[in-house]
Amino acid sequence: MLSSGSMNNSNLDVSLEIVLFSLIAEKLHVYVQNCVAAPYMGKYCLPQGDILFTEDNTIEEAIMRTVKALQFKSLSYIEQVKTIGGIARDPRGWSLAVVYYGFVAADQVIDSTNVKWIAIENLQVDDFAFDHALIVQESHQRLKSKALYTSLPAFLLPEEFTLTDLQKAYEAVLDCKIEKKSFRRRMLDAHILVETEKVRRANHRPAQVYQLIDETPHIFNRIIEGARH
Amino acid sequence: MLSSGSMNNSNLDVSLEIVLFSLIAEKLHVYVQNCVAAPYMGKYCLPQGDILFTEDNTIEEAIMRTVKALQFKSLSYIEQVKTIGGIARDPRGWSLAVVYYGFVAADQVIDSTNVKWIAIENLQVDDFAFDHALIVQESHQRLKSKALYTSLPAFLLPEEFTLTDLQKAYEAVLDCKIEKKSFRRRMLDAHILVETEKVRRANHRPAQVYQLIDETPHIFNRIIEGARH
DNA sequence: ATAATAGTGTCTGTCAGACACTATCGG
DNA sequence: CCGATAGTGTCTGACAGACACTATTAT
Repeated sequence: MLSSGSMNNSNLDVSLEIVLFSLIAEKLHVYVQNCVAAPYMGKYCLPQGDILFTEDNTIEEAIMRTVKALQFKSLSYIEQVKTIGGIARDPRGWSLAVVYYGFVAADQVIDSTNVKWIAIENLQVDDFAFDHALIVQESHQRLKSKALYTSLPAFLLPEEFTLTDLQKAYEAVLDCKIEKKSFRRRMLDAHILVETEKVRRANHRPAQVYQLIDETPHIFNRIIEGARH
Repeated sequence: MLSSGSMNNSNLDVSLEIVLFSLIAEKLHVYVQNCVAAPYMGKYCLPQGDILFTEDNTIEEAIMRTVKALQFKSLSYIEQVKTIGGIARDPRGWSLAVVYYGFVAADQVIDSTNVKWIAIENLQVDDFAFDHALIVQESHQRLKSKALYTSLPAFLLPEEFTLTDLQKAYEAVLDCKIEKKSFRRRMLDAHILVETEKVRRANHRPAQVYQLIDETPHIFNRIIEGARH
């Protein structure tokens, strides 16, 4: 910038780290790749991206391009978590990473043995390269915090879902049971859902199918209190 | 990082942008510098920093060093807001800025004509260089959001304060009146304050002086609802 | 009928808003 | 006494938790 010399020594490699969440079998999962080089060969690695100055006008564009390159078509939510930088996070020296998390549908990519969906509850810190376990944890923590007072977990679901689906999504994110009646009251009173004309049938009472009205999360006035205990 | 080549083209100048808030005369102010070079000469500029790879082990260390260099001794709070990057934000091309906001006491630095405290309510977008008006607005928005459900505005105050001081701090941040009784009940019921043995005297009933118990903001279960209207 | 899940009725507790009220100082 | 600010009493309303209850399907 103009007030400081542009030839300072702050030139360094900037990477984008992407934490992709998806619901699989009612559990929250994270997308990881296998590291293919020493010293972290065999460890899990988050998908990474770079900024291409000739292609990307903003960081967000670089993120979208990178997610698209991973062949995920449905990115229903994306958010910057934080930027981490330091001398200790990569053995080769100073590095800087801009971290985003996002939601995708997991069933769209059945790739090689080099990628994998890991259930959050099975996440082992030692399985990850660099500080990627920490990055996943911080992203998950941000997601949990927002789930307490927003409709964010609804964006993990397909377009059409039942209230039970939605409750299961919250429970997967927050890793705790939620009381059914107050949950349904909260969601219905907020006027963030529309009934569709569909019901989902099984060997029990059919469930009303809903869709989200808004494309961004709703903010509630109160948190889900039971989830803090 | 290892999974991608380290000689990609993501090398660029990374700057730190710092939004310093302070309460002056019960109004929220922002610290700005005068730009000294074209094309933004005469415009306001946020204090900036650079990462020194030989000195700073993390971004946070670079931020702390930069704030210290501005001669602020009391940094009572600091938080990363976001990282902005793009081709359009600086006329010279792609740039990337990691934005932090923090709280300082304004009375510690009486500098040259090159720095100034501007009241948030008088902030003119056109007075700022680059995208710095936007950066201030986003930081202020983050602060406002957090003020709705945390004790963050308390960190704008000196160590000892009255409940009226605290309410004024909230009102300065949120730019709206808060109902006295519910505000006091909220603060006292949260057990985040200790009474000191002092009272503040004037030509009216003396006010009890309090201190914060914790060094980090408290999170309330509900927001200040009146402030959303 | 039964199992299974969808969905409701209703009581209690917490806490925010409103606003009138009382308390205590200096002068 | 008065003016000023500190601080309280108390009602109402919104909404979360708890939990027992009813409803509707497939088999």
